[in-house]
Amino acid sequence: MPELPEVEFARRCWQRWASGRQVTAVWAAPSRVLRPGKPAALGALRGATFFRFERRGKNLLLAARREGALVGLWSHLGMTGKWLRRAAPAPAPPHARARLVLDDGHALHYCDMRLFGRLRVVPGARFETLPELAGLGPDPLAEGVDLARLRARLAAGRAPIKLALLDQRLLAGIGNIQASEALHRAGIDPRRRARTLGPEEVRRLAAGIRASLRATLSEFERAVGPDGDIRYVEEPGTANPFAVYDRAGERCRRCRQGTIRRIVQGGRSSFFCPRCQG
DNA sequence: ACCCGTGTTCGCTG
DNA sequence: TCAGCGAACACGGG
Repeated sequence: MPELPEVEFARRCWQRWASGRQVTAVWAAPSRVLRPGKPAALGALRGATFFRFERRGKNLLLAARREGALVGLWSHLGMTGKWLRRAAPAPAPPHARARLVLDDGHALHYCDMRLFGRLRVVPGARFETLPELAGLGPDPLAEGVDLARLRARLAAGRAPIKLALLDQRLLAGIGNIQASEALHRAGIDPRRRARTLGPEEVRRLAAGIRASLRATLSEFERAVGPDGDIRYVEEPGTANPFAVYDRAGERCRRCRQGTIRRIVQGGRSSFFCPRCQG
């Protein structure tokens, strides 16, 4: 599921679902999802009341209080992770790996088919101590994009710009889809070396990043399913909301003349229009 | 059977 | 020391 827009959507769901709610029970399957790997670790959340819901890049930072002490929950959704809300007695959704039962009679299920996502209880809700957050770049939605910093970092990069954008130390939250989408909006070829971008192109790129993230987020707000989960790209009946991603062979929606190409960079697909992305 | 997949981390190399 | 790159992780779907 998740790049920045999906994680931001999950954050808003969490806020709606859990604000002021107390955890009455917890459960976790033995799996790699818990970090460190003992299911009992979730027990520290029992009796705690959630009150703060933040996001940095693709990381969810959820804070709760119990008897005056803080406790946090860090959640990274990996490739296929999502949080789903069900009535507490209802059966768990497919691929459920952990859950928190709340005092309003609902359960929040963490579901993850491929098990690349991770959960971690954070004592004192001191998220700044998390190794997973160390070195993260600024969040392009929450903090905006610092053009001078972006220019300086890109000027030092020899990698193709598409791969540079996937480095979470540059900007936190851009993934494989958003990188292609942002470069398309900016009219920049994904194969260009980062250091060859001129100041005007970096400015267009920053604008493209913000615009693409916002557009995708608003798509999600519109595409809410019956249980508050996102009906995503691959789900039947959901149209691909992106301009180039997974559109190889189609006419470019930007210049209306080129044909979208798929190439492989760093072992992953990139999509672009050879005609309008110079 | 084979290839593909919205992410991160590890180990190797130059 | 470090940027860059491929492999690994795990489990489906086409």
